[in-house]
Amino acid sequence: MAGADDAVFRPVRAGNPFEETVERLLQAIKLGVVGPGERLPAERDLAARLNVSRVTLREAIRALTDSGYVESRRGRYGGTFVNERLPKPRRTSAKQLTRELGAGVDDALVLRSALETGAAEAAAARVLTEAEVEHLRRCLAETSTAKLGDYRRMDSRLHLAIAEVSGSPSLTSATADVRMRLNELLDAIPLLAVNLEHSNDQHDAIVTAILAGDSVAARQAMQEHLSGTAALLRGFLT
Amino acid sequence: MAGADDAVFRPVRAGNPFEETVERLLQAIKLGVVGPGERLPAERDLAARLNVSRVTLREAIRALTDSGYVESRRGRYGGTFVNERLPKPRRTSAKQLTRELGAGVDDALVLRSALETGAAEAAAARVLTEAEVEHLRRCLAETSTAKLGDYRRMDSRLHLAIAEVSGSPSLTSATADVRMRLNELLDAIPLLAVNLEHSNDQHDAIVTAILAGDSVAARQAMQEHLSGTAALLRGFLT
DNA sequence: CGTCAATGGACTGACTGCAGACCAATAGAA
DNA sequence: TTCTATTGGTCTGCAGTCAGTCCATTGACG
Repeated sequence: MAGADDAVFRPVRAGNPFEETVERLLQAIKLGVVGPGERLPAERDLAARLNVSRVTLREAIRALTDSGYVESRRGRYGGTFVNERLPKPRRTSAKQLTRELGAGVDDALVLRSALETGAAEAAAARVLTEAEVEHLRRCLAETSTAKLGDYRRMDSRLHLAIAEVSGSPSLTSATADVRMRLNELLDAIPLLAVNLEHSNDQHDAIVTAILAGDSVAARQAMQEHLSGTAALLRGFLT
Repeated sequence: MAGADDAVFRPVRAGNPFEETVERLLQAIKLGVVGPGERLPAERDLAARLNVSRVTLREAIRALTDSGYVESRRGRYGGTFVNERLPKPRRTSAKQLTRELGAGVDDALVLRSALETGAAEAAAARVLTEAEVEHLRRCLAETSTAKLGDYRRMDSRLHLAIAEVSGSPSLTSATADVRMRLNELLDAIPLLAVNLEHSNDQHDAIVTAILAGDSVAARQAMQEHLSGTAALLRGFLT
């Protein structure tokens, strides 16, 4: 049994600042926070926000440049831009992923369920600003009309948008993190048009419930949506 | 409005390894993972688990020694022990705490609700080992019979125990973290015997539901328990 | 009564990440 | 065309952290 010790005496940091920074930038790209062709914040700003030295940030950017995610241009109105064509995901076999992630999959799925159903519930209970409603609707629309290659990223962004309107930044961050942990796994699963359609319906139900202020329905809809994915993932890994 | 940027471009690390380590040790003490008179893991082990050099860990321990939390003894069967009498919490006024924490209180409360209700639900849905049941029952009993000065710590430990039996280490860690964020605030609120009794009843309901495998009731009971505390906290800060 | 294993305590040399200053390129504005 | 603000690119010296090694102390056990 895992004692409370394991929770409180877990590693203070996952890796060195460089690695963590790379991970964070990848998060921004893979979760669709900055889309293809869009620009990252200027190095000085970004370094300040990440609480990392500019040197370290630049090393991270360099790594992403080398692996084909971004490109930098100098001069005023320059910056670091996300490439229009992103590198393909690894596409490892589900079997190997099981071995890699092991019990971590279940861990992530349980955490995800708690975070996202909680976020949906909290979001519905809140009074949203016009900008928030707009953003939510926009993400929903863009997800439902996304091409197959873009679907995963748009889906991530929609789920993140829902977490955002919960009004809890910590909840948003945690949601983004756990999504990243599952992303590699999701990439190993083929996207079927029928599933996709079903997914869109569920997204619609969730957002509708949130906008209607019905927190019970919002939680319920999110719960159903997530359990579908969870079952799919657990199934592929057995 | 807080964009998704803020979630993904948040600081990579809260402080330097030294500060983080101090925080983690305080977590272990204040959440009752290691009680008064008990021993911390040996420096070499602990440093490895925290993924921190022994030098850094020792500096952190030194800081806690200076502030009266722990004491170290050399030799075989020695070690670093938590003091029987812990330093008193700051007891700042609620008004000042509001200013300090600001919107962070609401953030933490929303996150806490999501995590702990999710944990209770997941725990009830799981088949618990005998050791887990034992641990849960023990924490419950010790909380209900705790003296006023020990109550907060025992309560923390019970909530942490519930998170543990969710089976998701990440969920447990997150629960511990958010509890630490709220702890200072909780210390600013007087403990009334009547509230305490009510709290014990709720704890009992939660644990009973979990042991019965009734995930709906478990979530419900936890939800009620937390909303009481949340209302109390929000009230004191208005 | 000595032995010894396990613990905290102390030191060194190397490396990493940092803040800050400065250089170089770029494109819009004057 | 020239100016200039903004951006990425580069360098240096400093503080923090690390892995590894050895020392000092202690108390149970033979």
